[in-house]
Amino acid sequence: MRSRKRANLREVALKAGVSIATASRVINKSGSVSEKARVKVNAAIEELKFVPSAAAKAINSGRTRTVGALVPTLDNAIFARFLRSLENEFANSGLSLVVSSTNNDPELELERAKKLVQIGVEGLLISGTDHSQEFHELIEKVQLPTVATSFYDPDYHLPTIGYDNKQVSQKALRYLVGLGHKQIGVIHGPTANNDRTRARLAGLNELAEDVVFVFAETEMTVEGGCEAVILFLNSENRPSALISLSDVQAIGAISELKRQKLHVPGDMSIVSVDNLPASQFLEPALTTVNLPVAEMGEYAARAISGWIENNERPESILLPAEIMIRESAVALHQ
Amino acid sequence: MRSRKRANLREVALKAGVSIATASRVINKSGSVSEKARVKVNAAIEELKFVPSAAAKAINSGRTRTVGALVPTLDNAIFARFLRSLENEFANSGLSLVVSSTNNDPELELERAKKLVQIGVEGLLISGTDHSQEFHELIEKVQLPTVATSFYDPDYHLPTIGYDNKQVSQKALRYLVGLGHKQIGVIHGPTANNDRTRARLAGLNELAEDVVFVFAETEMTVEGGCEAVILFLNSENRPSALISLSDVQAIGAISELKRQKLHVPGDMSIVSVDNLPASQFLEPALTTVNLPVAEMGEYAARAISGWIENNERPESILLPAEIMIRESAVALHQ
DNA sequence: TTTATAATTGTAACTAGTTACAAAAGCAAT
DNA sequence: ATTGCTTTTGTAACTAGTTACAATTATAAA
Repeated sequence: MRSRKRANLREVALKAGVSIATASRVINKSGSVSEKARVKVNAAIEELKFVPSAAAKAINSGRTRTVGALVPTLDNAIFARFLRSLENEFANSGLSLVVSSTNNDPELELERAKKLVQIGVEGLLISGTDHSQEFHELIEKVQLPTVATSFYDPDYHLPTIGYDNKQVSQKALRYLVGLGHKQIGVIHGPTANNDRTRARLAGLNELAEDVVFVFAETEMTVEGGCEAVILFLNSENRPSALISLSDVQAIGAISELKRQKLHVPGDMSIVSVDNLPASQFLEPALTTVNLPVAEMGEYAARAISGWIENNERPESILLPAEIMIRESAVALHQ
Repeated sequence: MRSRKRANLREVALKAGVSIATASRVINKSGSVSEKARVKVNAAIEELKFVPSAAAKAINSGRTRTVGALVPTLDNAIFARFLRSLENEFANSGLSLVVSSTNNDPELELERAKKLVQIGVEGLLISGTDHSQEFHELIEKVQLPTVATSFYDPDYHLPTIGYDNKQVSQKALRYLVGLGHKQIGVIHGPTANNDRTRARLAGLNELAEDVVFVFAETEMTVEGGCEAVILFLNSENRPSALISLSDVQAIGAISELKRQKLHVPGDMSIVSVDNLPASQFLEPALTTVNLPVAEMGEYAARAISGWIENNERPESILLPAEIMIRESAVALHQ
């Protein structure tokens, strides 16, 4: 029942008194067109507020100039920063960004991916390694340039742009061990369908040596961080320091520790992973391993546009993740 | 040079040994198709990993099932929350979301809007009232269902879904006045091309009565908040309390005040506007007017999908913005 | 077996553009 | 005025689907 108002090329050509081929040539500045015709067509375009249909363009050229990004969630500021970089960089290349969130659910991811393929995205950005078999088959079959982010693995079957998640958590651990901590509580989000969390946990276990871990898997929310602290305080081997695998959980943990009248870092040190914009302004300022998500967005966007434009498959890129030493962790006082 | 690999309907029909009309009927579950044909076609679809082209669909139906969102920036967590709601709600209606950021630049906004019209978005979400003349003409001419967010004005020429920006800042002001403050520093972002900021400032001036304001316009960043505090501390009539029109600037302000060895709220109260997820975990917990952006996203998405599906123009919606009283503002001690 | 009716299927036109190819027009030199 | 060349223009086929309409086939009743 919607009134179709958008003008099409035929109407433009009619109004300008030329053929649609000539009108098309004016719009695309292709082929030679006389000055008279050009002027008439441009006037008609202006008058009709004609905007060429990307769908019709796409159907001829097979090109949509659109890229899809599948992110686990938009809820975390860390992904917002990533998207911002992406969008910025893609806009510079004349590409549009379609965003879909997957909630770390491979089935939902597959569904959203199909939608993106329907739209005709020319490239795809995904997070991590946990995807359904059918998802892999789909991007394989449609030959969709796809870059996996948030981790680095040069042997992965797709180009990867990200950090080494094992090292990320190990940086946090080494710092705490260097401060003398041996009883460490680890707060992390769900491991199901989240390879990055699993990799970070694996990194910790590999480097365990003479530290004892207590693990708490909670939701990746502020409340999840609170819960984890309560678990630790009730556990028999109470840790002297915490590693949180996300800043949001760390924020919750600090807040719960304060509520329990424990001083951070005096009574409990905490080191985290993410480095959200607000983290350095917490009290105490959060010591956390910075995930270079803005750079990741930039590199990933460039990798995808290069792949699309020049058909050259990008190389994997390892981005450094540095620990930002601030105030939330101190040496263990015996 | 890219190898076209995506299968099309003709190939599916050929493989299944039916006509493309029959194949099309199977895919769309329209018209009657024999069980035999259905099975053959579905097998061919599976085998070829066929995904119908949205462009071809769009060209016939004029429908792309895509919506565009023009946001000032993706850098602020407040917009991330808004987008999350949008994406969620649109996904439920089978709509895809294309995101474009405008940097509060009307020319850039126009350019991005044209791109969105090309793509054939069926609806558009914009922020505020500051748009170029040509932008208005465009959405008028192409009859694009457009909802303006982040403010409420039932008399605006488009449906608006948002809060009353004057009241938002007045809530902050009333609270401080109630605490006895009369010298108030106001931190705000650029007013150029930002009607929401201007409305909030207008709200303050309208309610000025016997308070004296000192205004500081700085970038809408943490650093901007720091700068503003330095300005206030050097000004002759030093305020006893601050109103920050964004939480990010408030975070910077608090951090700078601490650096200057001033106690918040003891030496300086501060009330803000936004209520970012992290704000309640700052020290002191930030008293701030909550902007209901998640709800705004939900309502806006529903308004747009209703407009698209049923061609009924939505009503404007005023969302309440409540002040979250926490710890960053206290009564003025004489 | 014939007929009537319903169910299924295929052909071809249509959507909004691009582009190969042929035709027409413009222009200068003969 | 004719020829040869370049420039400009238009026709029609093509992209990947949908769908109206006609044709075919299946099924049941006579």
